[in-house]
Amino acid sequence: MLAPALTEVAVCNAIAYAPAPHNVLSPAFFGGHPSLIVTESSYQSNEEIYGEDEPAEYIYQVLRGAVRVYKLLSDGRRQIGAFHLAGDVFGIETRATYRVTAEAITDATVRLVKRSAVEKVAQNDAKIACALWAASSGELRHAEDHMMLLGRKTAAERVATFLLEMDGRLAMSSARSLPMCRRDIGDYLGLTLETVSRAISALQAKGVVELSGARCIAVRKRDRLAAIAEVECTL
Amino acid sequence: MLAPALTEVAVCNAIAYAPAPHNVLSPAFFGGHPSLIVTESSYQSNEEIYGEDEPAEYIYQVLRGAVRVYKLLSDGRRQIGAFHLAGDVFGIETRATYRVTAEAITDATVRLVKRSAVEKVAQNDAKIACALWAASSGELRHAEDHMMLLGRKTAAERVATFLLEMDGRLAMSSARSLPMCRRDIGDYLGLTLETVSRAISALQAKGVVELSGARCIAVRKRDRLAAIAEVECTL
DNA sequence: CGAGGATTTGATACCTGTCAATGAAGGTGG
DNA sequence: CCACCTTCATTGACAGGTATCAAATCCTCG
Repeated sequence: MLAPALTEVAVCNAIAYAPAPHNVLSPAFFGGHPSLIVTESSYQSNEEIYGEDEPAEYIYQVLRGAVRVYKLLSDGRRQIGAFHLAGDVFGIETRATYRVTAEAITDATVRLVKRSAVEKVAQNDAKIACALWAASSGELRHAEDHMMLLGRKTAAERVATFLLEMDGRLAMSSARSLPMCRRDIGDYLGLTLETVSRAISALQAKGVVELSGARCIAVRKRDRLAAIAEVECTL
Repeated sequence: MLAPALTEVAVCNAIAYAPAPHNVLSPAFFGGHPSLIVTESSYQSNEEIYGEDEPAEYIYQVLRGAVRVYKLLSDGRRQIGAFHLAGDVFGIETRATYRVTAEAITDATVRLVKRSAVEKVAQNDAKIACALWAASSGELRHAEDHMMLLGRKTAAERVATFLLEMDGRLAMSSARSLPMCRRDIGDYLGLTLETVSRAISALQAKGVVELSGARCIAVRKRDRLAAIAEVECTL
């Protein structure tokens, strides 16, 4: 992959963006340290941001749009590990290469900082290092939940869980409709797009959700949806 | 859960253990800082070490034996996120509570350090903070691979992947047989124990592996096994 | 308005789960 | 030392959930 085309350059401190705080990541290192150069870049829908096993050169934060990160098998089977929405930080690595491929789902704008610069700062600033640790740990918490979903939940439970997750996160980023198609949802949930579609139709038939267009899904009975999602037992 | 019964107490620097280096975690913070009190504790087979959503009081390292970490659904479905063998560090958290339950698979001995002490050190020592970050990042890399397995691989591929993983890790810890039962393997791979058993029998019938007792599985044709495992496409 | 992709829905196949029975292994006590 | 018991593992028969293949409809965008 080529270096992303930069559309704007600015010193970190000058950035006034204040994206909604997000569940997983607290990006203290974006906007927290004077020696970090922060730039911006935009991608079209379905454009690759970085590829699996490429050198991990940058750390990213979504400003606008949505991003999917995934792994592929040799025959094309795809597993999407996470969706990243406005405010989310992604691409944090401790090894030389990215673990996954990242692509823009919609047209998207991201902020980025050089990973080498962040690493240099982290080695002397424990606060920054802890923020990076917290970010990776947050991603790990999500992955742990998602392994439960992929390994043990039924199709109906997976889709209900997904709709609850997106309902919460999209509300936060003030988006009103899903950025991803049924195939993306299927590849996130370990299902086919047909099974996802059928499960959503079933929820609609029960009056649990209401669709106004395939991408715009309103939750009508959140408690019913949560019950179907089989929320993890906390004993 | 009650506080673990401590069997031995020693100041960090006095500890001379040198467990085999492991794939995921570099335990630099065990034995690297004079202010950290390291203790030891032993657990019997199937004994709980800590529970999901309990306050995360300690960080652990396996000295002997094996540990499973898992989440449960309310109806008892279980997803094992990882197995930890001699040398592995587990229980690292940035939030107040553990994300998963940890149990001894076999009789096991662990080292532990107070999480609050580690955290205090990490906030002033960027080296330690980076080591913790690297540990979480390593777990995340494993989780990302495992999501691929759970979401998109067939039963035969999952079992082949598992046998390759264990072959590598057990060789490192000089163990000759699997510490976990078929049910544990199933709950790790998102399968039933019967499906695991059938897949192993099929591999045996093809001469890819050879069993001398259910827990002792020798890889005969590693390349065949790797081909079946559908190793991730690196493009 | 037309074209192509996205979504829904239906029919059918197949992989894996479920239920059940048998066999092997390991631990305990007579 | 052996018999018994319990747990673990294997194997078989069958059912069911999800994938696959196919077609119709909807929607978006040029």
